[in-house]
Amino acid sequence: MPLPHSYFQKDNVVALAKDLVGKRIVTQIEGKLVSGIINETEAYAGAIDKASHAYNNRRTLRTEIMYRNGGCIYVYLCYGIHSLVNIVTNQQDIPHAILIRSIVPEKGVETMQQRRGVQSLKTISDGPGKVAKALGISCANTGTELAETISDEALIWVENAVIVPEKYIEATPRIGIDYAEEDKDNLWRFFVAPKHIEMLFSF
DNA sequence: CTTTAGATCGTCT
DNA sequence: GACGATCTAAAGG
Repeated sequence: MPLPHSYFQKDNVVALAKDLVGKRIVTQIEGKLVSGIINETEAYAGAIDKASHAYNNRRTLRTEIMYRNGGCIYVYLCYGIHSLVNIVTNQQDIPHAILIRSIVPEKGVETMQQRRGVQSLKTISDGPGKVAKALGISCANTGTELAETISDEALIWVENAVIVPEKYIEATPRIGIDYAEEDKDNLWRFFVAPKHIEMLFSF
């Protein structure tokens, strides 16, 4: 069962980012079903967050998606090469988003290997650019609503999967945002340490 | 194992 | 015109 949009419309983006660790993300793109367990996320708190594209309520063509009601995805091109996938959260006009930084592959492993051009499951989706490519998500998908029911038309959705005890989720500053001044030290990156992944997600 | 350079282009100044 | 919410291959220890 997909999580409803109401799940993503809650107002604490940091708590939501932590809660997404252990959830399953599923895509049905190019006719291929692919899924993985989310094991690393980062919260981006919009107007008040210097690391966010929507800092100070900056509104451009690109960031407009983040101002939508929670439950769609924001995809953008990074370094001219990589698509990064975020889930938009909170209510309309509050541009919160959660970056999916890593997933543990489940279904559609062969499809992921073809899309990524690598075999090893350890490195196939352990980075935000890799996640997008493995799932088949590109910038063309920005603004796509998460499906709330599963059907042949459903493209992307998120489900409950693993309950991860709090003690296994670590929090650190976010990666690659040294420009964010006082916000660069916020402990808004959440992940399960590699040594616990196999035990929790039966890799 | 660690370090480093190069790729590559949409977005915003 | 500058710069990324990154990844990879290659080279050296």
